[in-house]
Amino acid sequence: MYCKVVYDVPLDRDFDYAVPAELEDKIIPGVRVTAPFGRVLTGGMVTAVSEICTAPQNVKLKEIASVVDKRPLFGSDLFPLMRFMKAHWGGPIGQILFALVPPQPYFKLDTAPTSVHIDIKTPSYSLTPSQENALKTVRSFPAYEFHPVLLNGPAYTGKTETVLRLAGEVLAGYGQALITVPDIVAARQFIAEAEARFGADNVFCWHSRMLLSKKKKYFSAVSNGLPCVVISTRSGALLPFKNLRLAAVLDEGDDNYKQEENKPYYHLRDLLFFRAKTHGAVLLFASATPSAELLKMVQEGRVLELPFVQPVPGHAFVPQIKLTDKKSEKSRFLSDFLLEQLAENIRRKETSLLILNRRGYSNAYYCLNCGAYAKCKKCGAILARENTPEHGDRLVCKKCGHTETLQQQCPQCQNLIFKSRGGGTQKIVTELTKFFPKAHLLRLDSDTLKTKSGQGFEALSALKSGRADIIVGTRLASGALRGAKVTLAAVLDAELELDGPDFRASEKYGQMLFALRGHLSGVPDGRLIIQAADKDAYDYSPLLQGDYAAAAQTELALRESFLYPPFVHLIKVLVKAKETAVLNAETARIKRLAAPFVLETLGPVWCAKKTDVLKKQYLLFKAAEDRWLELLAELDSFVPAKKAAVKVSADPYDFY
DNA sequence: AGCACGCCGACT
DNA sequence: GTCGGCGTGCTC
Repeated sequence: MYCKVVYDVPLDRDFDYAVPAELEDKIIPGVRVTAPFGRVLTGGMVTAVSEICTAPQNVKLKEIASVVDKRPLFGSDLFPLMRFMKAHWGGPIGQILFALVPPQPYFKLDTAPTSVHIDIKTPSYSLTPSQENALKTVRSFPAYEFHPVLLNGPAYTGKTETVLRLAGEVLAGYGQALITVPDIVAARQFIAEAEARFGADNVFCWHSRMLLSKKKKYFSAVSNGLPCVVISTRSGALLPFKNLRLAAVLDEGDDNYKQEENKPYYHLRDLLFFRAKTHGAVLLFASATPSAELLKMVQEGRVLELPFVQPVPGHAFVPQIKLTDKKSEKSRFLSDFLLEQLAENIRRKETSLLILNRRGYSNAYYCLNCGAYAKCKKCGAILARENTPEHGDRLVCKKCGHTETLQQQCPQCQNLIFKSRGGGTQKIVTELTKFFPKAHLLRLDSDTLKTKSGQGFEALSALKSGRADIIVGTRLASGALRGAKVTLAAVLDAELELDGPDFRASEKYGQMLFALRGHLSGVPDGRLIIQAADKDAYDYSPLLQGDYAAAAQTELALRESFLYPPFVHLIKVLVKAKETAVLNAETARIKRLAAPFVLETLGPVWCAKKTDVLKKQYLLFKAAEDRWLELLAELDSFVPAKKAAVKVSADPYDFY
């Protein structure tokens, strides 16, 4: 008897082994084994079993050393899921498989499921017609049928409560429910709510920074088909569900749902479509700001939209929204209007949230007289000041690579004196301290959240308790607003991001503004101040009317006319090499390879400084629905020349 | 990814 | 004389 084994290494292939007679009945596809591989004994997984040997004649077969599992850890959907992920996002099969199954051989399953006590505490308050309608609709679906649904409506319309009730019904029927949130911060906040309702024993919290002991426990329980509600980040979608009845995605439009940093790459939305379909489960998306991709599916009738219109009692306020610029007598960073409002909020002992865009601020070069930023004469993007030994002090356009000298004339006021502006939140905090020396200021960004003792966590709890005067944060703060007591939110120059290379920038900017608007509608006298250097960079009228559908419609129309997703598929190829000649040759070779499949090729675009040791450039391919999987397969199996490396990302969210 | 083999620089 | 740098090649 022979079998094929895959390892947790970036090799996109399996290896043939002979099976010793005493192990023959234990070798099943999906079971982990140990076997000699190269010069070591390693853990791998059996992917196929056969009576005849299919290995090439010139290799001498080795034998399987031992079998780790009595039965496969994952269900029968393991290999179809692996093939789906391979087809849609590429990558070596070993890395995909071992993202679904723990590679540690000592990771064993609990055999007997422990007894379950299910006691669900549902809040007794009355539901809105939207909530009643959604519950009625989902309950009417026959069991084991796949139904994708979008719960679409602003904050405080009771979408999450609806999801929780439906999850409760799944749990009461001894099924498994998955609820995903965009990040670990949201997961930790949401878990308490879920545990109070479903009982701590029935709620599993799953994310990348879990303790291994917890991971083992939850993985085993899910694999054994225990009834549960899993609260997780995107990685929870890879769990070995046995009886998945409901998968729900909270804040669907959030771009954290794309995994692009380490392999395997995937997007939660597309992955859950596949998983819910194979399990015959209900797939719920809940969002105030759904993505263009999902809204297109709604328009095509592939996803049922259930609108959430009535606010839950006590949260029907209409926030004031005001656009200002930063021309100020007192401060270069903050407008007079914003300063007044902040002072007013401190007087009222209410919490204000300032959100700024770090990228837009870092190294920008601005007019000392009116505050306008120096812009690229070729493409209009904000120029960044860069001081290198080779080229000295100069301005560089990060979008098109054009460079200019420091001698600039202000396009607005013709002033000739400029100043460069340093990095984000810290600078603003310093500036605020000048104006409000006695105020309690907190920073909330990825830096301050890195350590447990950092002030980011204090800021997070202050959002809820209102025990801070001003919280200065990056965009991630706008995602932590559930239940926040903030009455004033201000966005500083975030529209500068719209000049970047990311075609989703306007969608993201809109989603952030609508999220702030939505959360301010939960408090009386909520105010949203948008301090924009360029008021024409974005159409604010849908925001003023609170009409996300209108903003999304504009976005979709733009995507269609400029041929961007969801109207085409994008594949980004990053090419790296030390020598420019090698780099250019490889880039050209890939471009030629892709040509038959693509509608349009963008680039090559330099994405590192040309003076860096490692040269990098990327190509962006646009392919139609019927050809893109072929193109991805082609690029996925592409073998780069010596001294060159490529990184292929299908459906990219990152453009640097 | 690991791991080993292999061929050139500053040191006990 | 050799320790060790990391480029290249292989894993049934």
